[in-house]
Amino acid sequence: MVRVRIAPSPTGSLHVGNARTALFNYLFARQNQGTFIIRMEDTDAARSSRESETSMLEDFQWMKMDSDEGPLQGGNFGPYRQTERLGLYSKYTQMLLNNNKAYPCFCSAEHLQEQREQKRSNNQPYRYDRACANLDADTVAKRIKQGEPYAVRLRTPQEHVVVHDIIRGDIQFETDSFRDFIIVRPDGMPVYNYVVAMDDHLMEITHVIRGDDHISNTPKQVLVYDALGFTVPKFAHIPMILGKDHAKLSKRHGDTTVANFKEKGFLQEALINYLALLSWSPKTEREFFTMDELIQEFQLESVSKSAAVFDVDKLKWMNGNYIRQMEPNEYYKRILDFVRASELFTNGHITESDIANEERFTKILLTVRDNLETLMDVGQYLQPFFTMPGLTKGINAELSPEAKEILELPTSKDVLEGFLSELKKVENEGNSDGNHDTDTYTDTYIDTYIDAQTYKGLTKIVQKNSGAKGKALFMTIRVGISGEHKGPDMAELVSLLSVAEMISRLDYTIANRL
RNA sequence: GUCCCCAUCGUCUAGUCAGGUCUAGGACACCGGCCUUUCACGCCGAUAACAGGGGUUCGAAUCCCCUUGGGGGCACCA
Repeated sequence: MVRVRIAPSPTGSLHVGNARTALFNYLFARQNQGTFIIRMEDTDAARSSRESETSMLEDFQWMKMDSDEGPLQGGNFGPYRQTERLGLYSKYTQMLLNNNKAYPCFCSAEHLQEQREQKRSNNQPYRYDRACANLDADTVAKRIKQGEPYAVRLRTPQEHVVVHDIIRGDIQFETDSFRDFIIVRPDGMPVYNYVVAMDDHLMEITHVIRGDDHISNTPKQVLVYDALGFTVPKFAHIPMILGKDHAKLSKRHGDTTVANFKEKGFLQEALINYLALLSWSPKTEREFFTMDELIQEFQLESVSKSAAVFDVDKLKWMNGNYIRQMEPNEYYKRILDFVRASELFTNGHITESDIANEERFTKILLTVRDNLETLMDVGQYLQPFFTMPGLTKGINAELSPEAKEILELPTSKDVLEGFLSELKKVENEGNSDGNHDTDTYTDTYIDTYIDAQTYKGLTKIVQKNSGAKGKALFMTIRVGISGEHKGPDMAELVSLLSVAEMISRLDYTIANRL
């Protein structure tokens, strides 16, 4: 039975590095019908917080890495917060003390610190001098009775220890550099390398899959397992994720938390897929995988040994692909939050009633979809459907050089005025045609729209009257209506804009921009 | 300083364990073209790497050694 765990410190948001480690654990657990456990290493009171824990758990949920045991749902091996486990350890410490596998050390922190600094300034490696290793039992008992503070040190008689790693093979360490390391501080607080070993054992963890920054901790943990008579779990140290500068990915590299990516409009599917491909790859050249497919394909043994640089560009590319492949309904559902978060919405250019007009709004959303790399991108592409720069305040009114150039063409005035008068004709016809709601005699104004075919017809007329054709014709209309030299397909844009709206935009352009 | 890990295009990687089929394959980005009277999408194409030096071998990206480079640890932090 496979049991794995992810053990983050709740000291901030879930980092993509941790997310990737969690993912490998998760995939390994699921493909082996194993158990995926979340354990909070929250003993650093100064930096840990419950809020952070909550947000991390939310991030795991968002990533669709559901845990089988953890601080929220509990389980048979709890508690799942280290601070709540503190009571479990003392009996093991007592046992080690009784067995003489550990001993009290009365050396003061200051004294040890001094020694360390001295060695360092001489460029010599520091080793504990084992001053308290062989005190006789009576002295020890007496000093303890007198209330003298002491730490507990683990005896490390072996000269070297071998760590068996699934990814890296056997790694040998000399114990010399950390001989007789401290396992419990004078205040009774057990030290990390001691606690993880016990926690992992008590939780019956079978495979410890974690970042390779833990490699040099591992021999200490192995020594703890041995001293306690516990069986050593299997280890798999996976490579770090690096930033562009090839240093360990951290906050100073910008967006590095799962929450960051979620906010920016990255899809959970894309993030998972991308993360899975850092330091791991399938045998085939396939790059797109759902979580279920990853569970099938993932091979812990084939995880690479070298670190990977996090490349947002590739993530964006992948994300764009996922956006385009989504079911339209799903797409609509998931993008709405980003529409409402956009400046167009907060500035009132897009309103709830625009969104409520589901048929039109869906069409608009679908026409901009190909442009998106992230869901957050919608805002910038939605603009032409709801406002024209300059027409309303708040959006920069400056025309791009390309757009200006187009309006400077000799035929521009004729084209715009011609198109405007054609639209006005349509609007008048529309009114007499009964496009208004004649049944109920309400005052509700119903917008008139033209379809793509009508639009084509109108451009023909304008072409004939103005003599402009090709770019001079179509691009002029585009700039006249949208204020931009690029944007959505004209036939689609025009069919999604009310005639009245186009008329007012053209009026503005003719009056202010020619 | 010391210990440990790592080393193929700018980036993610295949190939390394079982040496020849590798004039090193794919993907992202970049550049060029096609499609599109715009942008994007899509399609096609180009540039681009075995860190260096020694071995072993008929033959090395692949095995061995050294050097160099990068990363991580060396706490009474986790």
